[in-house]
Amino acid sequence: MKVISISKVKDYKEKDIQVNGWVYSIRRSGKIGFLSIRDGSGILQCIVEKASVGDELFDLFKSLTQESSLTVFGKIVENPRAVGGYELLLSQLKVHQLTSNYPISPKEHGPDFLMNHRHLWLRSKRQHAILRVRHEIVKSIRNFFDENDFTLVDTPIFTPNSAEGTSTLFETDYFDTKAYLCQTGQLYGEASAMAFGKHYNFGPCFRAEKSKTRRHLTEFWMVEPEIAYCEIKENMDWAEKLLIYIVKNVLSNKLEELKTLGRDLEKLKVCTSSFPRVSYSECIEILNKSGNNIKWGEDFGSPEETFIAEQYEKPVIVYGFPSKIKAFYMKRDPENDKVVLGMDILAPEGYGEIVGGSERETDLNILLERIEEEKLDKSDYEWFLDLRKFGSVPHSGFGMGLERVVAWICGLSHIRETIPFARTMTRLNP
RNA sequence: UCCGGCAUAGCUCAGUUGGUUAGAGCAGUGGACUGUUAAUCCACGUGUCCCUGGUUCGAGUCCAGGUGCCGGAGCCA
Repeated sequence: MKVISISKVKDYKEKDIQVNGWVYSIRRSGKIGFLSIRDGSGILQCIVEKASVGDELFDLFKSLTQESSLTVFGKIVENPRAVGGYELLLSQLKVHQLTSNYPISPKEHGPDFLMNHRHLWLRSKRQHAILRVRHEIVKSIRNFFDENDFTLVDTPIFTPNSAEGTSTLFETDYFDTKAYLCQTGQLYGEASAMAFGKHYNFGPCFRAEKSKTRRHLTEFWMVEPEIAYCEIKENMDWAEKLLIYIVKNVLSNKLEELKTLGRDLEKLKVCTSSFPRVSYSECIEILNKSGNNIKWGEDFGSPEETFIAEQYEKPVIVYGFPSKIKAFYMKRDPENDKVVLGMDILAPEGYGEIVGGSERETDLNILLERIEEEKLDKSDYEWFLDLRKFGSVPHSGFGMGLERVVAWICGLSHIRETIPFARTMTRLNP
């Protein structure tokens, strides 16, 4: 008998097939039983009629428990009463393992309990849907860059120093010296952009900051394109195009999952055309007009950032930040050296900063000055400064935090559900 | 690091002004039911009330310290 996956059930109407999976739920009403099984591709309701399967098989069915592994055999039929419109009339059943005391019941549980059972929680419908959306987003990112002639060049995870000299890094023993887990691949991305023109890297980043909020992980995934001969405006265009591409793909390929998550689709649909762009100075005006007290030159706090994002129903691109509050490698605006050619994209609905990028400083002497100002060790940056000696060109790039994008698109209240096994300040297990 | 909150059954929680025998729902087990969707109905069980110390005739409840967790600030994707 042919083994099929549940997602393909509608192609096997009136055919006898076999499905391998796990018990999702069991309901019984006298001499008819309803056995829902999942196989990772979907959920299928199987009908077990005592009159047609006999006492022995019906008793076997009655002994089944949640998450027991099994193979079911039977005929696929159309039935509007079944979720999904199809069900299986069970004729035979093979149990691989009878599970007992599965800890996650279909009722509510607290977040700590669920995170302690993350290895099992992944089987639940909602978590399954989130990770399928994550998959679609990752696939979209790779396709987007591939279709636009970017080259994937992987950047190292062990690094000898801090790239920006700001974030707290995880330190690890590296033979007779220290190494740090990367917090960004950007500086290496710049080297790659000078070799490949259009570069991107996509992998895990690590930040040892003691942030305990719904927006922070200590290990998260970031995609970072870096483009030679690209100025800040084009950089914004790329970020905008990427986000629109992602939203469109998720809307067309993961609609069922978004429905499972109860996502308001209208809020995503408006995000499929160009985003508003507003300067830092304009933001300061908007903030002060509405009662927030913030002086030009100060960095936005979380409440200010949220306020700005709330003014728009789409992601908003904020640009032109004061140079003092931004990293050493960002290029000064040639028309106003108090600001840098940097930009952030704030997601709507309070999801915070999802993209941060800039045009990069190309002038060797300005970079040397900035490295000194930030009290960074120049010797760590010799190779990076070489890029400004041998064919320096205008170039730009940005980093996009995968998990924050997943949280926003899925409409989740917490980032810990956006990654299979979250790492936070207080969680290293499972 | 700072601020705030929480900790009681396998899970989610209630527990009055400090009062004698600590509860409910769910899950689990057995039974009834041929169309259930977190089914319904009947019956059955479970406690280091986070830990240590204190106040008190008496502490799940009040006080102090500790531990764990939660999310907010800062910082950031």
